Amino acid sequence: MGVTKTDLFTENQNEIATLAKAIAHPARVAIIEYLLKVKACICNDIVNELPLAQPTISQHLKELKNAGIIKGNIEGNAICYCINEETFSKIQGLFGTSSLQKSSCC
Amino acid sequence: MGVTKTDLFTENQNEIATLAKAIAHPARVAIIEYLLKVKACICNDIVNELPLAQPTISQHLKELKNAGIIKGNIEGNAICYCINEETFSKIQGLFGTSSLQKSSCC
DNA sequence: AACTAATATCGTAATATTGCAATATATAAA
DNA sequence: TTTATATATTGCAATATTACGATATTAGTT
Repeated sequence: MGVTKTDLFTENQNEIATLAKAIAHPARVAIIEYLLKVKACICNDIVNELPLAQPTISQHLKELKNAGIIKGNIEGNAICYCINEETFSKIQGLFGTSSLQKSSCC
Repeated sequence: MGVTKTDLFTENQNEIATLAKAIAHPARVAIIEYLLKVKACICNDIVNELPLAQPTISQHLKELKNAGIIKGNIEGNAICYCINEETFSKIQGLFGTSSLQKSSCC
């Protein structure tokens, strides 16, 4: 039904899924890569950088912000977005490290 | 329009997004965690393990397989799924490491 | 105050995802 | 060969996502 049964899973599982979902779009990957590249947090050069309309980018930025992956500071009439390192570290921890064993498969 | 403009982004960005999308559901996170836990690759204990109907799980398994995150071997009348370590390592590389600098934000 | 630039929100169309009942398929067991 | 078990597929309803034009908002600028 297009409705994920969130309540059937652990908080941790839902958190991982939510973070992954925020990354699960090439435009958002591109935004993240761009923000990582230009270290200092640029505002909406992103709109000029990406081949999508301004409302579309604004929407993607909102999703990234909701997921806590980026944060935005008001700076005059512009808004300055940047990577939220706290969340980013968490992602690295969740996906990077792993309890994966060389489990010989079937 | 619900249609992602894949052609506007790099292959790498699309690959990351696709892998993230495969993980972007708590049921699939649960499946991955379970397969990591029981090292030896169990078949559909997964159906008994998760609170979802068999067709739903079958569908999630298919998506994970399409993304290359798991693989399945036929074993009698059952199918034995397990983590595809190659892809899993790639994920760890993509998300784990990072060129993230302590970029003081705005 | 009127104008401009930067960003967000609304509304909507197109498409994708999720979940499952019903059913099909495939293999083993009796 | 009938029966049981394991898994996949189909079809569909409910909901979510993506994209963007139009429009609002907000804050500088003139």
